[in-house]
Amino acid sequence: MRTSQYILATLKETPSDAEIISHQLMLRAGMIRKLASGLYTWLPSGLKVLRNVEKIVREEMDNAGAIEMLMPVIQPADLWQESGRWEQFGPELLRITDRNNRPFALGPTHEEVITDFVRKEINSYKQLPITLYQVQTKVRDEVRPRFGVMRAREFTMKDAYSFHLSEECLTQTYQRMHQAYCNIFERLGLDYRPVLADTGSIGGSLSHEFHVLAESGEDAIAFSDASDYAANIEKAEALAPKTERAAPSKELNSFATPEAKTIAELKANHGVKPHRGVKTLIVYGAADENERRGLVALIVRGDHDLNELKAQSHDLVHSPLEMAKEQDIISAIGARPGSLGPVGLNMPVIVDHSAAVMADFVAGANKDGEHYSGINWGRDVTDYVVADIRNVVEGDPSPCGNGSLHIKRGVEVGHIFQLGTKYSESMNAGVLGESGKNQMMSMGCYGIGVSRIVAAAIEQNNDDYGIKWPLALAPFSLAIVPMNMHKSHRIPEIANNLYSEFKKAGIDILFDDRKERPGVMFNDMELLGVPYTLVIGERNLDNNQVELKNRRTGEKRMFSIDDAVTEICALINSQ
RNA sequence: CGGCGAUUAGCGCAGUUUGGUAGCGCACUUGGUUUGGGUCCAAGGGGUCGCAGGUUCAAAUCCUGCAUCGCCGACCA
Repeated sequence: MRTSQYILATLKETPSDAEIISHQLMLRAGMIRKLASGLYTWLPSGLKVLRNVEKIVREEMDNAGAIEMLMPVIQPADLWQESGRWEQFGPELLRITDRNNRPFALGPTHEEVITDFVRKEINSYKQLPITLYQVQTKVRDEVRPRFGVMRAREFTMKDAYSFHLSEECLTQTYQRMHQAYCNIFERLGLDYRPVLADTGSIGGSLSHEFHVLAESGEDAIAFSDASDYAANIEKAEALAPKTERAAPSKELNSFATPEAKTIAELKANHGVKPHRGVKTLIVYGAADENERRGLVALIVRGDHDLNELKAQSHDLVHSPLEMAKEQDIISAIGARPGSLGPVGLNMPVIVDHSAAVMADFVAGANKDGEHYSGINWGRDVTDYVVADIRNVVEGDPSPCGNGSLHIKRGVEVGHIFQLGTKYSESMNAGVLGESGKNQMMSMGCYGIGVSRIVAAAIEQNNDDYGIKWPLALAPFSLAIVPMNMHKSHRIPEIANNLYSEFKKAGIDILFDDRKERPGVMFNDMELLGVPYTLVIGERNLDNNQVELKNRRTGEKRMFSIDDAVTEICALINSQ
C-alpha cells in the first residue's frame, strides 16, 4: 500500500474525550472514528488489526475442532421470551419492531438462536458433541459506553457454543476451549491470565475469564504468588483467619463523634485506625413468604470492602443486592448511616470472618453522632452469623492453600462457561440418546471480545511515540520511508523496486510516498506502530545500503540493497 | 438512572463574567523556501457558535426548555 493512496488519518492532537491510552492512540493512529457514543467506524488500519486478531482466533478455534457459521444480528423476540431473557436481560437488550410491528432484538449474544438451530438440526446423540462458532457483530445498549472500543455498544465478538450428551463430555470440550484460548492469547503476544470467574445470572457450574493485565482494566483479579490460583476478585474466597479472637480487655464505652461519619473521618478526628473498627452496611433482606423485605446488617472490618456478589448469595440477603434507602434505615434504627454498628441492632447481622475475630473494636452506636469503643462479640452482640462477605486484599492467604494473594487489574477479553442444561431445558433442546429416549443436551459457551483485544493489546504495547504492534497484529509488517524522494533520481527507483519486491514476497508493506519531511514520516509510522521501517536515503545509498529500524527495540541494522529483500523477509517470516 | 462538566471550522481551544454580529494553533488548498526526526514565509477555502423558544434596537454571550457528548457513581450474560 502507498500512503498517497491510503487513508492514514493520523492526528497530532489527542481528541479531548479519549481517556485511556488505547483509545487515544486508536484515534491518533487513524484506526477508528466515533460515530456516536459507543459506536465506532473502523478505518483501514484499524480494520487490518481487527482482521489479524480474527485470523488467529479462527485458526485456533478450527484447530480445536470448532466449526464456523454465521447467525443473524436481528433475532425474533419469541426466542428470547422462550428462554425467559426477554424480561431478564433488561434495557441492555436493544429492541426493535419491524414494519408489521413484530418485536425483535439486536443480538447481544446468541444462546437462543444457536439452541433453536441445534434443536432443529441435531436429532441424534451420534451427531454430538459439536462445537459451533461465529465471528460477528454484537449489540448491547450499554448503560455507559466508555474507553472507545473497550466498552462499545456495537462490537466484534467470537462466540462459540458446544453441545453434549453428558457433563463429562462438556468438561472435556471446556478444557479444550480453555487450551485454545491460551493458544490464542499466546499467539497474540499478550500478558494474560485465565481466572476463576463468577457464573453470574447466566448460570452453570464452572466459568473462567481471560484477562489481559493492564492498569486501565475494569476488573480486579487476585492471584497466588505460589501457585496458578487466579480468580476475579468477585469470586476470590477470603479465608477465615486462623487466629482466635482475643478475650475482651475493655468495657463498652460510648463517645461523641458528631463530625465522624466515615471510617476516614473516625481516623482523622478520633485516631481510630481503620482495622480497629468495623463498617456496618444495611441492605435489604431476602423476601419472606409475603414478599416483604426486611433489613439486614453486613459488617466488615473498617479497612475492608464489601463483596456484593458474596453478600447477595447469602440466604438472608436479597438478590440482587440493594443498599437500604436512608429513610428505611432511619425508621428501623433511629440513626443515620455514619453512626451505625452491631450493638443492639434489631435485625439479622452478618459478620465477615475478619471482623468476627476482632476484640475491643469501634463501631457506631446506632445513635447519631455517637460511637462505641471496646465492643466485643459474644458479650455485647450475641445474635449474629459469620460469613465471607468481603473482597480479598493484597497479602491475604490464597484460597488454594499456597502462598498469598496479589491483586492486579485486568481487561476481560474472554469468558468461558459451562452452561449445563439451562438453555436446552427452557427451549426444549434434546436429542435421541442411545436408548432411544429423548435427552437434554448440555451446553458450553465461549466468548472472545475481538475488538476489545485490539484495544487491550495497545494498552500493553505503547510508548511515548505511539503503538508498538507485535508482528502478528500489526496493520503492516514493514514500512518503506524514503528520505526526500522527490529530490533524488535514484531513491524513487530503488524505493519502488524494493516496494514491489516485498509485495511479491507477500510482505504486508506500507510505502510512504508522500512528499513529506522525514520527521513527519517517522512519526506517523511510529504512531501507527509498524514493527519495521526501512529507511532509504542518499547517505547510505552511497555505500549501497539501506537501514532497517525495529519499532519495539529501537535497534537499527544496515542491509546491502541487493540482499535487503531476502534477508528482511527471512527476518519477518522467522517470527 | 443519580451527581458534575462540556457543546464555537475536520482536530485542539480562546471569546461568554461586562450583549455590538467570530478568532487562534494544527489540518486542508496554492506559491515559494527548507530537507535523515512533526521547516519557515505568504496568500486562500472552510463556522446559520448543539437545537428550540424567550429578553433586547442588537445574542456565541443573558433567561427557559430540550438534545448530544464526556467524567464519577450505580449497573453490567
